[in-house]
Amino acid sequence: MAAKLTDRGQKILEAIIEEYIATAQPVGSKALTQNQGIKLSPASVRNVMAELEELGYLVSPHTSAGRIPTEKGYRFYVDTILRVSEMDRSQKDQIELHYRQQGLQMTDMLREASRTLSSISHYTGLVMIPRLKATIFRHIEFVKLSPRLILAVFVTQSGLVQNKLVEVDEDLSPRELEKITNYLNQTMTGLSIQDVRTRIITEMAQEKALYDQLMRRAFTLSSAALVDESNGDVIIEGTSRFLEQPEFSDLDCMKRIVQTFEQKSALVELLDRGLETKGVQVIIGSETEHTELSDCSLISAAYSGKRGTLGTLGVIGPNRMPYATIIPIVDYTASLISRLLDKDND
Amino acid sequence: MAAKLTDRGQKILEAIIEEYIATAQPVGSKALTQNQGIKLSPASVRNVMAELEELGYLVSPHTSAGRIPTEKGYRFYVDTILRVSEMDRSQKDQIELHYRQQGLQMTDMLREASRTLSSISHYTGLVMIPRLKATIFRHIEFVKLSPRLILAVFVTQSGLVQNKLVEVDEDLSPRELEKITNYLNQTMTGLSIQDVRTRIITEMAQEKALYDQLMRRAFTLSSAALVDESNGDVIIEGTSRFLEQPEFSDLDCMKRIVQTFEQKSALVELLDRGLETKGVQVIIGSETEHTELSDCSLISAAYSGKRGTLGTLGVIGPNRMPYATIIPIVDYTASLISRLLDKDND
DNA sequence: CTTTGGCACTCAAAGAGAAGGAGTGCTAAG
DNA sequence: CTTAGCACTCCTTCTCTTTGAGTGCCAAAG
Repeated sequence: MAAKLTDRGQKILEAIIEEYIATAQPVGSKALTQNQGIKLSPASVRNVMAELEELGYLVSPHTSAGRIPTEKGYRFYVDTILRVSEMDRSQKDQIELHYRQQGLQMTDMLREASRTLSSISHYTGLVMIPRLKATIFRHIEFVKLSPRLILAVFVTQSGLVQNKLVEVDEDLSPRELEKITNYLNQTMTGLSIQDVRTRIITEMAQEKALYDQLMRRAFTLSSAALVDESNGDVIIEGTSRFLEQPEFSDLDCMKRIVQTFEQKSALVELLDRGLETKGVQVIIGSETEHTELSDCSLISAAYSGKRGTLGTLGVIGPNRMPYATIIPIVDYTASLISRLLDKDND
Repeated sequence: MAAKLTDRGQKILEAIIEEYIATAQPVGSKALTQNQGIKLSPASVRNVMAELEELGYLVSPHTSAGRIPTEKGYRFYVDTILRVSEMDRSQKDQIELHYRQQGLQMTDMLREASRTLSSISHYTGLVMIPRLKATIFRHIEFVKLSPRLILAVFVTQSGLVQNKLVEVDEDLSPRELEKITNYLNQTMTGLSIQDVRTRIITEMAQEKALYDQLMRRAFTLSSAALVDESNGDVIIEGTSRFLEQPEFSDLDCMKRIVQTFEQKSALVELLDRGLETKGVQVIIGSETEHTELSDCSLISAAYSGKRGTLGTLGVIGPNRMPYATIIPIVDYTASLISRLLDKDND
């Protein structure tokens, strides 16, 4: 049956959710009427609440308690009721304050972003580090550490620096290394890593490479250097915020969540989902499709460099999160990071 | 008064501590007599326990409970009672198994060490990343990213790679950069960073540098690249292990500990203390001198590269930790890491 | 002088009611 | 459609009691 929801129903649902977000206590009819904005008697409110429960937006933990929102309730609240306001200047300034330090490398900046997200939202901050393959080649450099060991330093357009040790079969002279470096930097700059890889493969297959030993080495070396074995990495800051939430006072449940965080893979998967989404994405409770995170919600947004999306960042907390204040924070942080990444690398 | 402790007293203290470590419950006289090894009646044991309490090695939470060890008790146990056994081959193999992957960079290896410490000990693993100034200069390389922005890549003898963005006032030509690179690598290789810094300062003061613009730039660039603004960093793995400990079931206490971990500075300080110690160091409870960690104990050991100590690693948990099993684990891990760091970089 | 059994005592933890109260659903009147 | 009234539910809190593990001390045995 199509969920019919009157205007009044929405108003009351909104009030209940906001009250519950603020207090973490089941909301009763009386408490609502004391709230301004609702000019009805408790009895009328009760009728509406019964309807809302019928429709699946609310549940009561037991007969003599108030109601709490269901996931469906939060979902409806986020999708249709909530109107996110622009942040005012002073709030923006407060966020920007954290990025004043200059000369930060990308990773440091992303770590700072995660920390800031956590400290401003009072929940846990997450920032996904860009996948290598999505980034643009800018520069590669080889440092010979010992006859068989070469350090490849690789910089992406957005300023991500990646180091990688490569073991080689043959001793390469400094001159050869330099030639290889120059060749790669001239040919590959501006291509995405994905493109660089395919290019390497095709060129290696060509006859030219078969006979030119130097070229062959160049390709072997660079393909080894550009292998992306990391399956995504996330910077998590403020895990301890979770311990402040009354809904996780159960130690066992808490433990499972923290373990899931430590493993990171679930978070990577969640953040990945936001890569193609425009604007802020909200994942609520069981929508995470991870049982351990079924009481957690994630608010995330993608950030980008000059050329396309680099990664996502966001805030994770209990379902009962002040979406109205956090969504703009995440949104603004994502755009701020995008801006900073652009500026830093011209 | 000098603490007189009979042989029998020690035996019983040992049994109590080990029982308490295993069960996390106050130990009564009866439980002890059922334990093998002690051939006394409960009443006699009680007498001894009363003495041990008098001497400050035990306390009872309340009249009708058993006794639990005090910090002094743990300290005595660790210092004089405990005889750590060598690990057998199979245990060593189990640890080494985690380091099979080749071609790991130092930081990745240290992260793996922290993870392994945690998973084998069932407590939280800590690894301190080497301080820059303590390490030996091996190689430096400058990558020009834009006219005013240079990426300095700097490798230490032990294989630590450090990237740093340096903003410069003047545009340096690739040739100049190369010259600078060559000069630095020839002059500085093998010196400690501390030495490199003093050398840069003295040379800059010399007349030669005043007139040779290239030299001046070389020094400016390298001193900027070698600034060590990090005040020590620690890799923490397995924070969730803390949630398993019954002594931290109080959420508030738990929260403060996790926060302290997130801040890291206290841990850095604790790990630093072990830098000059030979062998395994144990810090118990209030010896940490951090109120938040006053119920935590740290077992740590220093690891080193070819030339002297690089850092420390260890395990942190509640006072009630199985020291007998963890001390050898930490000890062996430290020596294993030292060995791996030596091998990797010849 | 040490060891041990006996015994009274203590005190936290666990359980059982009992009281209190917040909130509901329903009904009937406005 | 709204609202006051009322019976009902059932969680929460409190107190009181019981239970039992463990102690300390004493006197007797080794």
